[in-house]
This record gives sequence, structure tokens and C-alpha cells, in this order.
Amino acid sequence: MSLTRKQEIIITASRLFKERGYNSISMRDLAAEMGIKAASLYNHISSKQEILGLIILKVSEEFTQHINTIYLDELSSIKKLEAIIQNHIEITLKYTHHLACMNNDWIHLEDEYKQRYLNLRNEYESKFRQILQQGKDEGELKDIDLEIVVFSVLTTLRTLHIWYAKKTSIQVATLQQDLPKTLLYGIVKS
Amino acid sequence: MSLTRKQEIIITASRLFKERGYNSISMRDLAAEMGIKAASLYNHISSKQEILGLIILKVSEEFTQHINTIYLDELSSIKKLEAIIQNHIEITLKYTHHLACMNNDWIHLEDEYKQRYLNLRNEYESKFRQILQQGKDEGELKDIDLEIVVFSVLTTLRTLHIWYAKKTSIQVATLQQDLPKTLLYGIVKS
DNA sequence: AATTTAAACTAACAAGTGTTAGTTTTGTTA
DNA sequence: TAACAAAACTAACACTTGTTAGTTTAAATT
Repeated sequence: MSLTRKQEIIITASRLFKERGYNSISMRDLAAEMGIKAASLYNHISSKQEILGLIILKVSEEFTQHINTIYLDELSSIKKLEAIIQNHIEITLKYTHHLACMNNDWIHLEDEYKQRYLNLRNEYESKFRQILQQGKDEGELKDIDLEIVVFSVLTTLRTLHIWYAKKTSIQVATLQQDLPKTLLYGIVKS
Repeated sequence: MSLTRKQEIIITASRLFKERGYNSISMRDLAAEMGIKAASLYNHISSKQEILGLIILKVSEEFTQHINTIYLDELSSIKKLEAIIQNHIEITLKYTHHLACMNNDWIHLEDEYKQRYLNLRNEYESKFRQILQQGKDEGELKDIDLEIVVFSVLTTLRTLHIWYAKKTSIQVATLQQDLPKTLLYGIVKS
């Protein structure tokens, strides 16, 4: 199954946006990268804003969908957290550009797109927070301020793409092994 | 000692850049925010690029300077890491806007500014990596892949400003206590 | 009061922006 | 081969961008 022209545009755009930022890429830049003229893009998409919206909502929805199933699973909170970390690694490998774009350029979403993104994001954080709370309730997790844990773990997971960009030296397998260790059990020997 | 007009411009700019991004803020926007016309800005600064450069290099240098002294101190690696974390919290409180701007907009630095920023950044990461290595050598830290630890800790520290923006509920004292715990000792009960 | 300096102003520039309208080319189906 | 749809094109629009030149106003110093 081959890509539609629209999908090609979105993939190219996500790469350019990642490299230089949404506002720095003009429709002429994007068109040139695809070997056509700017006006031709409008046969496939309705606006520059639509491109950004589709890129960001695509991954946002994937994340939310995954945490929603994990959330309902009959697992210990630690198992849930491990699954979430693995999912972040997976999506980072599969949608590196989309993800970078989401992190850097969501601020440039307008109106409805921005609202939908923020809703998905809040939903994700809320589920994540509840999983941590479950872990505290069940005595699996330490009594650390919840918001600080939410923040520090999610931040690391969200910016995995930065690290992945220079993955020359590190193996994915190492990441899958050592990232959960680091985030869950810390770095100091006990 | 009062601020020079140039400093006022830079402070205002850092706030606007943080809120909407470097490329989204025009010189007319910045001028309007200061109650003057765009052309008047050029009595004080030489270009838009200079503003961004000064904002970013200011904090970059402060970070590098701090780690350079810590690096040479006669402390255990854990004490050094704790000091570094505290410093990040401090600078985040003091230079929230500068910091956000650095994280989001360094990519828009040009030529020499960008080079100087990347040099400072590399120097910081290198010192940080060596401190972690010291910890592993002395048996204080676990045998986790070094690059993964560098990445996950630094990422959290670098994006503290995001959390600080919505600090409504959390106390700074809590952060100073629980962030080092989280990063060094993990979140799982042992 | 006269002079100098700092900091604002108006007006304009050349270049770049997203987008539209209308037209031509290309490839596929009837 | 004729007809149709998809996807490219040219030309232009209204607007915004960073920046410069030259001028006027306000404040500080002699």
C-alpha cells in the first residue's frame, strides 16, 4: 500500500519542522523539498496549520490510546509504568519526527487543533498520575510528591527523540533495559 | 542600581520569546510591549539575533561556570550531583524566561552565537558525564549505561522551567527535597 | 542658558509570507 | 480515442518581516 501525496507531504513536513521549526519552514521550502511549487501543495492540504495539526494529533492520539488500555489492565503499578516506558521508546523509534515536532511546535497550533491537543495531553497526564497514585496506595512506590514524579518521568519520556537523534553509540536494546531501571530504581547503589 | 534600557529590552524579549517563540515575535511586537516603535529598539541593540544570543549565552555561561567549580571540588559524586540539581532549581527560579528561551529557541541562533552556545553545552555535558563516571568508578553509582543517565537526568533538569510555570500547587522546598530523591534514588520502594 | 547626548520618532526599503484564482499538463478510465 | 480526474503550473494578492536613514524630542551636563 503506497502513500498518498498528502501523506508524503506530511512526512516531509514533519522532518523539516523537526530540523528547523514550524515557523522557519515556509510553504515554498516545503514545496521545494518535494520538487514542486508552493501553490501545488494546496491541491492536497488546506493550510499550513492543517499539516501541523495532523502531525501532532496523530502521535497524541496514539499515546492516549495506549495509556487508556494500560490503565484498565489488571497489572501492578510497576508493570504498568514499565509498559508505558516501553511504549514511549517504541513510538519514538517509529515517529521520531512527529514527536520532535509535537514537543517543539505544539505552541503554534491554533484554536481547535490546540484545544484537541491539550485535551489529549491532559488526559494522558491524568491517567499517568492515577497509575502513580495506585502505586503509592498499594505501597509499591515511595512517598514522593506526586507532581514531581509525574513531571520528571514524563519529561524524560517526552524528549527521548532528542537522545534518539544521536543514538550512534547506544543500542536500542540497552535503552529498553536501562531506561526503566534508571527511572524506577534510580542511579545510586543501595 | 537600575536597569539599562538594553537590559529592559532583553528581559521583555525573553518573556515574549518564552510565551510565543522567537520566530513568532516581531520587532514590532517587542517594541509595542515596551511602549515604543520598532525602529527605536535599534538605538540599543544591533539586531534581533543579538537579543536571542545575549539571552541564551547569559544562562549558558552561568551553568557552565557553576559546574566547573563543582567539578573541581573535593566531594563525593553524589554530593556533586546534589549540588548540580540544586543549582538547576536555583537558576530556574531566577531565570525562568531565559531558560525556557534557551531550550526552545537555541535552534534559531546563527553562526557564532550558535557555535558558542553549543560549545558551552558540550562542555557542561562533558563535565557532567565525568562526574557520573567518577561515581561509577568509586562504586557509588549503579552500573547503568552512562549516556542514558546523562540524558535522563539532564533532560529533567533542563525542562524544570515547564514545571515551574504551573507551580501553583507545589512548594519550592518540596522540589528541593524530592527532586534529588527522585533522580538519584528512584521512585520504587526497596 | 547653551550644548551635548540619549532615546524616541516617521517613512521607507527589499524581501519573504500564506494563500487564491485560473490554467495547463499528466495519467487513468470509459 | 475521447473524457475525466489528479496534480502540477504561473501570476498575483495583501500583508508582515528586519532593518536603515534621517529627524525630532527629552534629559543631562557644562
